[in-house]
Amino acid sequence: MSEQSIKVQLPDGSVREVARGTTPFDIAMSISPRLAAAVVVARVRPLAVPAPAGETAADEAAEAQTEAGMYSSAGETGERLVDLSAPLTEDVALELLKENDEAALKVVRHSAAHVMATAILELFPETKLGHGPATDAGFFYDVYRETPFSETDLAAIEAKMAEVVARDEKFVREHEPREKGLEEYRQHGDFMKVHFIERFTKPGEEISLYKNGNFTDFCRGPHVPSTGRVKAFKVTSVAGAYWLGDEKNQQLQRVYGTAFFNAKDLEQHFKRLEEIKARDHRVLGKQLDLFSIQEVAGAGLIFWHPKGGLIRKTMEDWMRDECIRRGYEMVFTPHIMRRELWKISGHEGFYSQNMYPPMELDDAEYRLKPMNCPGHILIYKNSPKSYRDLPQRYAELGNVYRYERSGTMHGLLRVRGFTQDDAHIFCTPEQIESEIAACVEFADEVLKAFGFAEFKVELSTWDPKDQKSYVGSAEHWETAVGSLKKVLDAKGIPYREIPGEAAFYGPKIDIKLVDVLGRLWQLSTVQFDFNLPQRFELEYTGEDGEKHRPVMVHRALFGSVERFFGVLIEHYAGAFPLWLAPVQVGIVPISEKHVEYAAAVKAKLEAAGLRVELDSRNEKMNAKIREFTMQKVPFVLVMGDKEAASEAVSVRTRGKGDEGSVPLTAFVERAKALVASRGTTL
RNA sequence: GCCGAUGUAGCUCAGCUGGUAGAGCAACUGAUUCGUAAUCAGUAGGUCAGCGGUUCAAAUCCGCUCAUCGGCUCCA
Repeated sequence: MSEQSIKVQLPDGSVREVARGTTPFDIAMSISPRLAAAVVVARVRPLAVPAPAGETAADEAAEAQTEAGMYSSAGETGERLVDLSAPLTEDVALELLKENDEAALKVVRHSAAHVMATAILELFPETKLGHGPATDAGFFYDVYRETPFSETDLAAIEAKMAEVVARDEKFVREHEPREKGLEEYRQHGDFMKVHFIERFTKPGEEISLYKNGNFTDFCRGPHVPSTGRVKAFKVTSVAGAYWLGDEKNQQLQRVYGTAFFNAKDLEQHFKRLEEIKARDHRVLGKQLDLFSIQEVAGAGLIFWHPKGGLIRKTMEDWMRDECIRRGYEMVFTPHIMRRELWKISGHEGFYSQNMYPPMELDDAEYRLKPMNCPGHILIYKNSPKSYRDLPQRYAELGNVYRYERSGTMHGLLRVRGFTQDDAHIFCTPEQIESEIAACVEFADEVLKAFGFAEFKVELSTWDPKDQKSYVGSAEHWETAVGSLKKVLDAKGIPYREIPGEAAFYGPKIDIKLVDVLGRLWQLSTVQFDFNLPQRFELEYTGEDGEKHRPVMVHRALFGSVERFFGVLIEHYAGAFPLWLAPVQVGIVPISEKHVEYAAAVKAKLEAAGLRVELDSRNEKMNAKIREFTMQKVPFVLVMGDKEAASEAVSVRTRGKGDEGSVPLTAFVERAKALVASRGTTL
């Protein structure tokens, strides 16, 4: 092999020897011009580096960096995306990414962000650019401009983008000395670009710039070959965003857009958004009359209507039974407690911002509880405990109130008053791992029982650099994190460790569930606490007759009953499984003369423990069926002369339609069995 | 909390550049008595989110407050 040639390995394993400086585009062309036209970007991996052993942290690091605004970076394998026009200078494994590849889509979106920036600067030259990364749903560009962009401005930007795309300007990568770039950006008052160059490059380095037409942007790339390759896009919205994510900083305008390989995918995307909207628990909550939030009462406070209340009762009954079955004891603790208590617990110091201000009662100050733990601790402390009593597992469906800033509330998912299915386990250090393991198993069962099959686990640990936000010694934190890890490892549960996300009193295992649309929701949490036992000087008498300090596990599995319910609504799109459905059976008498028989059927179904609604209004049968259907009632029973004569019902099953007449007793058995099995399909 | 948008009947929404509020569905009344997603007719229903201002006149223009929505930040 000569100095002038390099080896390029293609995905099929074949190796080509080409001249040094050959571009991925050249190689695509040499394979087929059709391929060259379809390729978006190239992925290369130096052959000098051994192949990766599967998915690694490098992917996530690269991901995080892309999110942070800079572009695809080399992981530890050296694998990276490059422009099709980038000359290859070493032996590489080369992959040509076409329009069916996730990574290629991100590149298209990133290029779309440049196209948008081009358009914005042409229309509003005074605008200063921040960063413009691709996201999971599209892209955005953070920009600074005195006047906010209006709807009309967004439309104009989108129209201008179409022009930029039509011009089909080549994306050209250029390099220039860092100092030169800095100087130019400084002169233009581009404070954000100056910041990025200073942060992402080192003195003496060259910086990379991407140009298309008259537009230049400091950017790592890669990009699609030309603006014409951004074929399907839309500017969607604009919102405020803080410079560098810090609310003390300048507020920027974040212009959002999305882009796809083709118009069909774009259309599909908006269809999906509509689908999500139709599942929105706030919309369904209204349509199905499940809950409300009322302006006179205040933001973030939930009113559970009868039907929502019934579902809640079903959820809670299930939870209580399961807790008791697993050796928990149900307790109840007050909603307001004296301020002193919150001082002892550390909430005054570490959680005050989330608590409502104290209220004066007689000569004392009281505060509304944001957590249930201190209450449970007082119960523990109320009588001496022996090692024989441990573990003590106290469970409560406790109502807590937390102050949330006004712009943060969101239906049932982010509220100011909510109910935690909270429990605190007091145990010996030897018991801690089995208790945590049992909690993780319990959480798994809860999610499965409610129809969630998939979830992701995160281990939130402290940030040793930010010790003022946490209580306890480094040693404590290490042992606590160690035991959580040990449990997860022993169970073979994959998890992601996230430093800086722990509660102030200890590390935690968070379980995020994935709903039918693939969205992630934070619900269950299992937390280790070595702090509160110490603060409250909890003790138990050991086998040795000496006093020992118990350790404590906090755990909430629904997390918040409100949030869990919200997620449940969206997961099922309001079509709850039979055991949860507030109305399980709707009865439709065909005409008024069948109401008597219908009432008798209703009585029998209710006697069998089913929740039934009889529509005896003077309405047409079809109208009644329609209403039950729209209310997503699992079973609608239609009955006329035929049914009345033979003690039968005509069954209409949600999602299936008319299933014909069956004997009433047969239907009762079917429904009862389905409720008992908590089946999710009818 | 911050940026932007929005707030009209129970619900979904219309109401142009200021001239004093409208539809469909729901509700109620009556007729109809019906075989698997809307029978017909009539009646009633609104402090136009709240407060203040400009004006001869405000749902409409301005200010403040509250709430909601999309984000940011923060979080169960």
